[in-house]
Order: sequence, then structure tokens, then C-alpha cells
Amino acid sequence: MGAVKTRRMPRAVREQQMLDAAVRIFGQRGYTAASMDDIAELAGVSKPLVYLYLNSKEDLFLAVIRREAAALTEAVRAGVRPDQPADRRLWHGLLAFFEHTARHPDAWSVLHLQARTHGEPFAGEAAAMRAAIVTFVTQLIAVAARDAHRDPDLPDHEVAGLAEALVGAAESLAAWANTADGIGARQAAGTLMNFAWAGLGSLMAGRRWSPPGE
Amino acid sequence: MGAVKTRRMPRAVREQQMLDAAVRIFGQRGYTAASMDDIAELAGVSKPLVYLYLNSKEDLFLAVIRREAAALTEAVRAGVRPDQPADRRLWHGLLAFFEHTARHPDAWSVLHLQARTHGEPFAGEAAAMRAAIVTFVTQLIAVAARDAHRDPDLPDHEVAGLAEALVGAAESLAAWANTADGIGARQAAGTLMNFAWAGLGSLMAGRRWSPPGE
Amino acid sequence: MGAVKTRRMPRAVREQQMLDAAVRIFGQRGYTAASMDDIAELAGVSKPLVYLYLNSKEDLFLAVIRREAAALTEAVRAGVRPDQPADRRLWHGLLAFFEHTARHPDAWSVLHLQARTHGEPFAGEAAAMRAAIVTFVTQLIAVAARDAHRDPDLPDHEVAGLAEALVGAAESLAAWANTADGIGARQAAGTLMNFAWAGLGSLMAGRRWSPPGE
Amino acid sequence: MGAVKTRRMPRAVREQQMLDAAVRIFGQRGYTAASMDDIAELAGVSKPLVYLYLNSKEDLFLAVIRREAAALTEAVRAGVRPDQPADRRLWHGLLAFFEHTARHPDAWSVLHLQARTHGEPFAGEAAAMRAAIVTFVTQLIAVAARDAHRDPDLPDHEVAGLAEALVGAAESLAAWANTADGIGARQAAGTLMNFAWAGLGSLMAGRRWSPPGE
DNA sequence: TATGAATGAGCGTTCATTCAT
DNA sequence: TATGAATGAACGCTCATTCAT
Repeated sequence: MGAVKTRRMPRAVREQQMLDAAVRIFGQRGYTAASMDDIAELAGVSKPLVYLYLNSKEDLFLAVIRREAAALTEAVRAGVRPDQPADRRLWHGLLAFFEHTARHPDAWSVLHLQARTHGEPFAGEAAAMRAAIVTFVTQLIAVAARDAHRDPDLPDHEVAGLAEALVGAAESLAAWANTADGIGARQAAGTLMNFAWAGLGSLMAGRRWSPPGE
Repeated sequence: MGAVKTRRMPRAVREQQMLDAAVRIFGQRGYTAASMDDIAELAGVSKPLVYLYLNSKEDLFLAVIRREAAALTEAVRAGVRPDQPADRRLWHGLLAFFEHTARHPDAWSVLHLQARTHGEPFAGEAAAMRAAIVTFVTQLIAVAARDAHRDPDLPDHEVAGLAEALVGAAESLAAWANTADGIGARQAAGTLMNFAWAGLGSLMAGRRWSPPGE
Repeated sequence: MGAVKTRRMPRAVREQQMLDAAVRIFGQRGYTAASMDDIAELAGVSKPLVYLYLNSKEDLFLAVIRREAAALTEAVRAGVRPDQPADRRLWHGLLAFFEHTARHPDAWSVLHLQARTHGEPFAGEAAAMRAAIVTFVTQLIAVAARDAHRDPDLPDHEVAGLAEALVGAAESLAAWANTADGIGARQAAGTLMNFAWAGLGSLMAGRRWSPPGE
Repeated sequence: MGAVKTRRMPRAVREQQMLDAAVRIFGQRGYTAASMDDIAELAGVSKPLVYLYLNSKEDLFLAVIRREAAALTEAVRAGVRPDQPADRRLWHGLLAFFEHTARHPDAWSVLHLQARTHGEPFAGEAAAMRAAIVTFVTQLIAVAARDAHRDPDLPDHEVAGLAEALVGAAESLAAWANTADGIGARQAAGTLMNFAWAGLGSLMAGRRWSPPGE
């Protein structure tokens, strides 16, 4: 499983190899359980070289988070056609999200679990990525509401809550789709679209659920 | 902050004190960063006593997870009146969930973050609790579908996906409600109910979103 | 050479054993070349116990410096009879100094070489001890000058320089007496007394050496 | 501060640049805290080149000690006019010594502190330089004693002790003069001359201090 | 002459865990 | 029931040193 031991590589290449190894080890073992020895061995280099290039375990973890966060947001962005209507954009975004997380489960573990569980500055970096996605979804919802001529009925904090809920649902379904056999990215995206778009439509049509008086 | 030093307590009491301390330390510092010294000190006992009662750090963490998982599921169950219609039951369940997580943030951190991030057997225990909640929600959706005479249109795996999505949305909103100031449990539950119930209703009315043909 | 392995000692005793070992290792190998493993082994305990009691290598070194500085100044102070004339007091002080450094060469190496060579806070601690000795000598010189009714002729900074010179000479002779065989503390003290007391006497009698005009 | 990066210099020049850098780093950081990286960087060359020219850290340190020891003894020797009487020669020697140490504090730190604190072969090299100076002073004292027709009264080992004391006093005053503001080389030399020459004169005149009978 | 790439070996420190009482 | 004394094992990190070009 370890990389083939090839010597004397240019620095940039070696660095990517180290990050590749780090994603796998961090994603599978967790930040604290991962040892620099393990990562160096999987990368096919000695420990001092990892330190020479990445400085410290913290810096290495941060570099991993940043690289994978950029990769995920880029994948979503690349999947979305900006000239399409809001529902199509949401659909393609979800599809890209589920496909990327399914293809890179270790990276998703790092971003969704490890980074958020081990304090600053990691949690902040993961939160920043998540915030970008939430903002993206928030804008889609706002556009959809405008198209339905309904925005006066949806206050800002409600839109924010909806976006949070939608992103949380997507995160949950990502794990579900990766676990339950036979459920692919398309199906997960379909389920969520059905649920979400109908819910949004109803909301915008003014149909709201009222809590009991108690 | 540590418990007042009272000697010679009955075992059951001492054990609860240790678990109380462990929840706080694990929840705030994380599993690996928490040290047995910290926990023993906060519990007001010596380290060997912790080992005498709880055996090991793993066992202690497991005991914490089990106690808090039971407390959370019990809180949800206690909030739901079985003789009510499905929407009311979902509403009260969500309300109880948001209230409990807001009142016990360390416990929620243990269940939602720490337990899932540090491998087996912890992740399994947390997954079991989550599965129980998902099952509960699944049943509610099934009942609602039956009430709407629509179950033939909602295949099982779709219902499972919806439940997963709903639970994920709730988890996401729990963090959001605890962070953003001024958002309480009622508001989070209201936002989610509006979103979810309308979405479910639309689905059951046969309004579905279809992916593009591409 | 290592201490006999006796288990379960009270903390205070173990701490002294550790300091004893540390003096030898630090004195013979130097601060940086000394390893905590070496010290723990010579003390007959495991490394974690050293850390439990002394916290860190820095703290251990500081504790050694403080203990040995106190022992040396105490030895000098104990050798001096305060009711005697200044020359006798200087003599007994020098004698005690040479005897102590001869009997504890590792401690002297720590105080005179290691502590001064490895930056703060060690150098400061050693400097404080030395300053106390210089002050002691300065006072002796001042008393002697007063007895000779000559103090107006000896400006303060000149007295300070003389004290510095005298202490430096003593430090140098300590090494010399410990190295050259057959030279004991008495002889070293005698040589220095002859040199110093005569020099001081001449100075106080107003005989001064003038640099050439160039 | 690092040397301007000029390539392809003749070996002799490069070597001196490396030694210059090494003196500064060793003098300021100490032997063990100094890293070959630091030295290479300050010298403006790559690390392998340092090894190519100087072989190892030990050899580099030895080369530094030898160069600076030679420079210091040469400075003292150059300051002394051999055709002058003993007191003038001592005066000029001290003056040259204080001036050189004040002008080259890093070199003095290496010779006086670092070399003596880090075992063989460094301590031996520093001791050899010191022995040369002690011998030089011993001869001056012997000449002065002969001039005073007093040598039968001053046994050899006493002369040796006096020389040791004088050199120690000078070393002590060098640090003192470099620290205390406003004290220059001339003043330090003056203080020491006053002290030493008067002491020596008294000794040679047969005035000796006798220890108490006890 | 000169260097970018790479490592073996070791050190300070921490922590879960146990022994003896 | 309760604890002061003690440790095995591992981890993050650094450094002098060398290889291949």
C-alpha cells in the first residue's frame, strides 16, 4: 500500500505525496491517533523530510485541510452551470458534492469529522469551508424565492436556517450513501432534491406548519 | 469547580461523579486530549479509584457515551405523546432534541463529535443511538404516508433517505441554534418543521422533482 | 556507581537523590550533553518520575543550581567568624571556598561553567550567587580600608574592581588547586592571601602604580 | 547580516567566512545550541560546503578555537615591548588583553566559556592557550623577583600560584569591564596593575601574611 | 566549486496504567 | 474504600551528516 520508494523527487512532488499519505492516515485514524511515523512511512520518506517540508504535525494537518477543502469546493463549483435555473444549479451542486465525498472518503472524514473535533485552528478552517457552502445554498434559496415572487414572506434568519438544514441533510446523506450499499450519488441527490425542493416550494407558496398552542 | 472532597461515598454515587467529570472533560477537550489525571482531579478522587471503578480510559469513554446516549433518547421519547398525530409527535420530538442538546452541550459534543471521530467501539455506540433516532423518524414518516394514503408511492429506501436527511438537518440546526445568539430550541424546531413537513406533504401529494435528462 | 535500587521512597528523599545524580551528570557532561535518561538511570528511577517531581530539564537544572549555590554560600558563611578582624575573615572565607569546591568538583563545574554558559535563567542564577560573594568581599575590603583610615583614597568603583579581581583570582586558583597535585585548599588560600592582603595594604598605604604617559 | 552571496570564491577566503560566521554563532548561542544550518546560512553557503571544508562540527569548533586563541595570544604578544621593564610589559600585556576581549566578545565567549564547558578536545585547546598566557605572566613575575633580588624567597609553586591568580583576576575583570558601562580597558588594566604590582612588590619585600595558628 | 534532497539516531516530554499499602 | 509512588511505551521534533548531481 505504501508508495513505491522512489528517491530524489522534486520538492513539489514529494509534498503532494506527503499530503496524500496524510489524508489517508488522518482520515482513517484521526488526528491524534495518527503518528508522524505512520504518515512518513506511507509517503515513502523519512520523518525528518516531512518536517523539513511541512514544519509540524499541526501545519501538516492544516495543509491537508486546506487542500481538501479547496478540492471539494472546487468540485462543487465546477459541477454547477451558472446559466441554469436555481433548481438545476442545486441539483448539480448536490450531485458533485455526493460524487466527490464518495470518491474521497478519507478527505471527507478529515473535513467533516477530524477537523471539527480537534480545536482551533482546524475547526475554523473547516467552518470557513462549510460557511462558503452554506452561503452558496443561501443564495440559491434566495434566487428561488425571488423567482417565486415570495421573498417578503421568508425572513433572512429563516433562509439561513433552511440553508443550514439543507447542508446538514446533505452531510448526513453523504455518509448514508457511502455506507448503505447500492445507494449512489444520483439517488442521494434525488432524494434530497425531492425533499428540499418540494419543501421550499411549499414554503414559498405560503404553506407553513404552525406549532400547537399549548 | 471540582467536586467538594467528601470521602467514603457509596460506589454508585462516586461512579456518577466520575462520569459527570468525564463528560465535561471529554466534551470540552476531546477524547485524546483528555487525560485521566484531569478527570480524576475534577471528580475529586485519586486516579487509581477511577481505574478501580471504570477499568480503563476506553471503558470510561464508553460508559459516558452509553449514559449520555440513553439520556438523549430518553429525553426525546419523554417529549413525545404517543396518542397524538404524526406531525405533533415529530414537533415534540424535535423540540425535546433541541432542548436537550442546548442544555447539555458537553454531552452533545461527546455524542455527535468525539464518539464518531475516534474509531470503534465508540463510533458504533454513537451510530446505534443515531440509528434508533432514525428509526423513530422513519416510523413517523411511514405513519404520515399511510395517513395520506400514499405509501405505495414512497419506496422504503426513499423513506430511509428522508429520515436520514431529516436527522442530519436536525443535527446541523442543533449546532446552529447553540451558536447563533437568539436562536432557541423552539425556533430551530419551527424552521425544521416548516421545511420538513411541507416537503413531506408535497412528496406524498405526488409532487416530485425530476432530474434533467442530460 | 548508580544508587542502589530502593523502591517506594518518600518524595523528599527521592528528590534529593535525583538532584545528586543531576549534579554529577550536569557537572561532568555539561547541560546539553546530559540526557534525562542518564540522570534518571543514575538516580535509580525511571524518567517519568524525574519529570513528575522536577517538571522539566530546565527546572531540574535550575533546582540543581539553586541547591548548590545555597550550599556553597552557606559553606563560606559558616566558615567565617563575624567577630574577627577583616583579614581573618577573608582568610577563613577563602579557606571554606577552596575546601568546598575541592570537595564538590561537579557542583563547582555546574556553578562556575555550566550555569554561566547556557543562557538565562541559569546564568542569572549563577550571577546572583557570584554577586553575593563579590558583595561579601567588597564589604571586607571596605572594612579593611576603614581600619587603615584610608577609605577616602579608594573610590567605590575601584573597590568594586578589586573585589571582582579577587573573586576571579579565587575562582582561578580553585581550578588550579584541584588540578595540580599536592596543592591543597590551605596552600591556595595562603597564596591568595599573601598576594591580596599585601596588595590591598599597599594600596591603602597610598602606594599606587601609575601607567606610563605615552 | 549574512555575507553577500558571491559564488566561486577561492577556498581560503570561503574558509575564513565560515570561521567568522562560526565564531559569532558559537559565541552567541553556545556550542550545542549552534546548528550547522545557522552557521552555513550566516556564512552564505550551503551546508555540504561547510562539511567539505571543515569536516564536522567538532573540527569546525576546534578550528575556531585555534584561530581565536592564536589571535588573542598574538594580540597580547604584539602589545608588549620586550625591551621594557617587567612592570611596563605586564601593563601593556593587560591592556592588549582587555582591548582584544572587548573588541571580540564572541571570540572571548568561545575561548573563555564555550571551549571550557564542552569537554575534550576543546577544553584542552583552551587550556593550552591559557597555559601559554600563564607562562608568560610567570616569567614576568620571575624577572621582577630577580630584579628585586628576591627570588630565593619565592618558591616556584608560589610563583605559579600567583600567575594563576593574576590571570584569573584578569579574566574576571574582562567580563566586568565588558558589562559595567563606562569601564574601559585602560581602567580595568589600571585597577589590576595597582592591585597586582603592589601585592607582588610587598611579597618581594618579604612582607607576608601568616595564617592564624589554630 | 557547489548544492538540493534525504536520513539515522536520539532527546525531551507525556500518558495510561499498575504496585504496595 | 482509597491513595502515594512508580513505570513502559510511544510521540513530536531536531540535528549532524551524507548522497547524487
